[in-house]
Amino acid sequence: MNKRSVPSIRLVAERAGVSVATVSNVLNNKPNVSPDFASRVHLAVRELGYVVSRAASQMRSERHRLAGVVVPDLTNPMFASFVSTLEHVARLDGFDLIVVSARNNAEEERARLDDLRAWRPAGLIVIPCDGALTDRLPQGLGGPVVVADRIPDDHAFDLIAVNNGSAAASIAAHLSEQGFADCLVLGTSLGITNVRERWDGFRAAAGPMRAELIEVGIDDDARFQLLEERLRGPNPPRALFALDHQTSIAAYRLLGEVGLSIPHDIAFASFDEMEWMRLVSPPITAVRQPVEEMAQAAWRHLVRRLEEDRAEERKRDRKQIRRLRCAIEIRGSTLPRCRTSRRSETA
Amino acid sequence: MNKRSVPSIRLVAERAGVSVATVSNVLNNKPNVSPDFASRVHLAVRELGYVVSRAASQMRSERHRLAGVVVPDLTNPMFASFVSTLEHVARLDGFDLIVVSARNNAEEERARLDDLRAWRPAGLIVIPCDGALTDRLPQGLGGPVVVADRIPDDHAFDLIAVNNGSAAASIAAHLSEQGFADCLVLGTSLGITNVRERWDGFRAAAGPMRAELIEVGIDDDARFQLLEERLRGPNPPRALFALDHQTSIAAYRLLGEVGLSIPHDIAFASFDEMEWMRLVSPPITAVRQPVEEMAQAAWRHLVRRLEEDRAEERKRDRKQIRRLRCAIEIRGSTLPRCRTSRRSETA
DNA sequence: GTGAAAGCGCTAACAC
DNA sequence: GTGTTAGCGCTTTCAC
Repeated sequence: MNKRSVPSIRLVAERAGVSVATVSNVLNNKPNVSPDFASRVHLAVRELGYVVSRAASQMRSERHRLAGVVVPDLTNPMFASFVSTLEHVARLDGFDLIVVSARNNAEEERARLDDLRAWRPAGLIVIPCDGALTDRLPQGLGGPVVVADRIPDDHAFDLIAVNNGSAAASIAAHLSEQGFADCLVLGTSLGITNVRERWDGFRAAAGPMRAELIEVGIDDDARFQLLEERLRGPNPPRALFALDHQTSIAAYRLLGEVGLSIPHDIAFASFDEMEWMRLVSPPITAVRQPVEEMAQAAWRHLVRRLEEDRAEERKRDRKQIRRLRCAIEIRGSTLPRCRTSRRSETA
Repeated sequence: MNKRSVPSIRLVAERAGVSVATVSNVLNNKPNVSPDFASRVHLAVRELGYVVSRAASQMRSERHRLAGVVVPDLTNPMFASFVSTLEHVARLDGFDLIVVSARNNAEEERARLDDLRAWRPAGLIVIPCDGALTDRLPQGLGGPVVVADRIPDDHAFDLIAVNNGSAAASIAAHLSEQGFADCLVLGTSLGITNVRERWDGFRAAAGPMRAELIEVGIDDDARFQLLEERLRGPNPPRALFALDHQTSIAAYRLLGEVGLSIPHDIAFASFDEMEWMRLVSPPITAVRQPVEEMAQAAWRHLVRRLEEDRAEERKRDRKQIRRLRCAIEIRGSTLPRCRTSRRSETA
């Protein structure tokens, strides 16, 4: 009884009066095990509190149930929700997940991806920091990679993302329909594909409404200053549309500081919905991304790839892309005339 | 080149023209390796893109750097932040983390704790679902367990928690000082030690202010109805103090529905601070828990226990408890007379 | 059906 | 300093 007295398969075998092979067969639901032997093994397992060691089992067998997950930031509620859902569905398939956060840093992402190899994961699900994931992916990860949410610059990966363009277009159509003459759109950077798609979709559907963009960057005070000047200036926009959660928070706070009231002075809408947007008064019109659906789709996709690999099907050359629809939550922040709330979906 | 052509230590050894033992020694920074051999190994490692397999290495060596983390719910921003910090500091010590969520379900927590044994983690950090963690902890986890945030019913664990009583007392003192005649306190259940400590601390420091408690439960509509009746009734309280984040959100929304304005009709304060509390108008007075500090303290504690174990020091019989101070953010929601914001800390 | 034995990739003891 | 070797706990042939 060495090593903290954690029982091994040998101990189980001795106690059950069978060989280790039989114990292994029973525990892995192999056929050709007599009921008598099986129950003896199960009894011994229960008595000893035995659990198969993943380390040992994964080392020996080809298909081990372990997958890696990389997200840009665990403290972002959207990614936390993504991981939480992923963990749940993965467990249903008997998979364990090793989860790492890149802490919004491309270099750290590279390091984490590198470290992940030590686990020899069967596959990977990644929400990358930016579009240049390919440059950061180490050699020899040796398994399928599914990218979610953020869109890589190249087409080197299977991808699950949302339909940014049509969701942003819905907001544009709504604002236009409400009679707003112009709208200022706030995005971190057009260098991010998601932001670009949203801006393009918005502009295309703006109709007679004038659309203007400010790239505020990420935590870039200087650029954010531009927005403040614009809001305090002589001709502030009639509507504001922030293209991601981080920017929404910053913009919403700024509106309060500047003293513009929603929706009387200015309408406000957000891409990305968070709980507080329903709590404030008036509640905020927002695009709600199907995060959980995205996680489930990503997982199913990874599992399918794993099965293809096992079946030696070599259709791996063609990467698949799937786009999910967002929900549009119309609320008081974009309804100058009435305060009732409506709900619809993008086409 | 078997198995997806992931290189093994043997391949590295061949390429470097040394033995596997030397490769292992180099990679584990063992002394007694000549610089010449070391550099040859490093070169081969780089050329092959070799990474040590954790599975194989942990199986052979006694002290492997892997710890388990269990939280009640990853989508709760506080726990997400806890995990994120933990992951960061653990990595600095060369540890990987296997993270699981109990999804707010004690039975699932038990199952996840059981599954965790398969990893043979060196130690565990747990934020338990409720006080009865001891009943759910399987035998043979074989390593130190550090509990954080939620306080177990027994004293069977090392514990890192916050000073609930004095933080709640600070809020009571503040409200009393502001001249509120009475305050309604909202907690899920006094069965939860954290809630009980907060309520006790509040009551003890209420002074002349009348303090009343409603246990609203978790997602218990019937009990929440009591609160609504109380608010709509003839003598609504002058102040409201919600003892956790979930309850805060529900109560804040209810205040809006009932039509009581903050702080004119009623003051509002929350135990647990979230980002939106700074965004709403007026911003909300809140107790901010030192989540990151808690994660760091928990990690340091676990590492210390691991070292003690290795040194065979047997002071394990005495469990240690550490309480951290919360910050009190005084904001407009509890300042009927003026709107300026202040900040202080609990004693 | 069952068990003996090989071997996964690695570390630790020990021989040189 | 370096290499040889045993063996960690398990799965997987392959005899029987």
